[in-house]
Amino acid sequence: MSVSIKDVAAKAGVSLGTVSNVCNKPEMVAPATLKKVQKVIAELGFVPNASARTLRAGKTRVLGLVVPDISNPFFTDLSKGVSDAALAAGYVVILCNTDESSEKEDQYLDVLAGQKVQGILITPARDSQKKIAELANRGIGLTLVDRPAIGLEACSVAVDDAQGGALALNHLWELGHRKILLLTGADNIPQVGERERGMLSAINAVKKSERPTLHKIRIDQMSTASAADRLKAYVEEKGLDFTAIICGNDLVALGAIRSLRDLNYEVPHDVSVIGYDDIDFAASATVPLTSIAQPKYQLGFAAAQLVIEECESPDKHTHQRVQFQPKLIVRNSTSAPIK
Amino acid sequence: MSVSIKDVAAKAGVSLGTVSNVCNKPEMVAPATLKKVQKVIAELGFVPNASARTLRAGKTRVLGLVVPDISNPFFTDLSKGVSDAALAAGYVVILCNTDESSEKEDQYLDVLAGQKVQGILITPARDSQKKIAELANRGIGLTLVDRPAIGLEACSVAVDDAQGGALALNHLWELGHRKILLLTGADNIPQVGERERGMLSAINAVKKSERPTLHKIRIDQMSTASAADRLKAYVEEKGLDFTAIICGNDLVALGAIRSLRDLNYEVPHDVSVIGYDDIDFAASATVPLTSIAQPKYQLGFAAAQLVIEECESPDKHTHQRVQFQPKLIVRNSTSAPIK
DNA sequence: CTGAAAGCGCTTACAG
DNA sequence: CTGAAAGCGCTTACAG
Repeated sequence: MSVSIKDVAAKAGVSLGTVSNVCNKPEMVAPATLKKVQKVIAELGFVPNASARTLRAGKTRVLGLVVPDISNPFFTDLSKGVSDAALAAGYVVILCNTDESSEKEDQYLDVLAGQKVQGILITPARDSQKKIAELANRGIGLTLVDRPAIGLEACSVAVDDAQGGALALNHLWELGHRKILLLTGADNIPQVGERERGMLSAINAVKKSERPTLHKIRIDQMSTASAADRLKAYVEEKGLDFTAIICGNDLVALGAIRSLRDLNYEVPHDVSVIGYDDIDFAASATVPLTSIAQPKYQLGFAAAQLVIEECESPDKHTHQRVQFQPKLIVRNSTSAPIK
Repeated sequence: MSVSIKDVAAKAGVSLGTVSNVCNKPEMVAPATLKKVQKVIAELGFVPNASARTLRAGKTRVLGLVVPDISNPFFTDLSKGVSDAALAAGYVVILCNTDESSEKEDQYLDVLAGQKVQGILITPARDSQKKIAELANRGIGLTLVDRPAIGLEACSVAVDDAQGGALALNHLWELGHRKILLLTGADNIPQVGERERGMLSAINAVKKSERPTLHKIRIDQMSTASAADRLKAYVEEKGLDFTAIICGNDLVALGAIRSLRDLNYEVPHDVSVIGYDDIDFAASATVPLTSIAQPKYQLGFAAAQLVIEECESPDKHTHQRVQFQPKLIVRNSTSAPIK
């Protein structure tokens, strides 16, 4: 039914090996033979069977991309970078959306192992280091995305989160804010912890009398809805004991703005709000969002290039940590506090 | 390096065939043998090699998902539905982002053919019917997503676009709008054409003296940026010769609102704007967006189920067209026109 | 219920 | 430069 290398060989009057060489090592085939075989390949619409090739040569040219939430624009843009880099190198990527569940992550990791993917790009769920370590041992290339590769033999690609936290805090401080609320996820999420570390250093860098306070509230899900609910509950209980909010991401910031509006506060007049990620919509939001931009597409592109390099030449490859720098984008959601 | 069925057989003291049966037809293995072999499988961490299985059995359990733009939230949500349905059935999905380019689409289609995917879910680029037809002939399951399967032996899953167009038009008409602008993509995009057909029928359904006019302007890319540019240029040239805009999607609507604001017009006071897709951000936009909601996740889920059904039992399978109904979501971007 | 053997479609040394 | 042959790791009739 599907045309195989045998059909091509028969029609071209050459052996199987020669057809294979035409596909994979054309430089070692006589020009005339090459031309003849290529013509037959085109006529028959022959596409080599990847399974057979893999089985024999051990190369699938398939990558797995494991992300917690593909509808988060951060990961959407990242995945575009990954796909593009992959396609350019003749690779293909299997998308695995874990919904932050480490069971789903494990399930996917097994499937990927069975599919004999050559490399995996992963932003792991909270507590899943063991299964990942196994993978590295099975000879699957591994690159950690947006997470440090703690205790793991692997490449990692990330954005300098401490710097991002410092950027956010300094911006608010320079505007004159001294009572800042941090609305973000659990601090055992590495990025969250790192950013807080950056904020703390920034605070300690100013002289004591001018140091801002940083009060933290945690949300389980960094989504618009849970941020809105959580902040509303907080303000209804405690009142407005802050003049600015640093949010875990732009989705959270949108939720914060929504709940503040519900409570009849105005952004940035009553409260300044700063997001993180600078997603596409940040500029079109109710109040155009001040945010910390991360090079999402580049992050994905670089990560894919790293694993592919590891796949292609595992011996030459040495693990590396690539760190991109974040950038402050000032829009309308932040201003000086009212006196 | 990787553990194979041979290692399991040796350690368990049975033949290869028996190990295979334990994995695939456990009911035909004696309970004692079954238990013994399963124990060894667990100990060794054996995962069957998908390539070998495929090569022999012809089943990859891999699906290809080909979309024009994964960063469009419509396709993001859709892809989530696809992944979830796939995972539930033990399938995995390769993500192919074509950026609306039919070359990239062809390239991906070849790769997918080589990977011997069992099914393809595709929202084709404008002009690429032939390569797709080839696929169906190669025995690859095919489901058209959000496009009718014109002249193709295939399933399709779509939303009733004519109804969506009618919904939008009727909403504006009922508010009293009589001069409506349509800001959308080329009308050779099937959905665009269908929605226009729906609007036209809706117009013709009202009595002549009360019929609204519908003026159309086209944009190449249905993105926020190009919508903003195009509308701004139009209004600067012609002025505000309409009281409401129906947009090709929510991204376009956000762009329209942005450019109207730049020109110092207010939404909905001066102009009503209605979007399409009801993306997550619609509710958090500058002006919370009135939009036509499509069941995106369900669309993807249903599409995946269809191809999987086709893959599993090609004989029993009969092609079908599933059509979901859109829904009008009224928010703040539409109101009665000023007199 | 279990084992031995063929074969899926390629690639890769190895002769020639 | 080209061909013949082995073998990648499984599944699947077929004996027994």
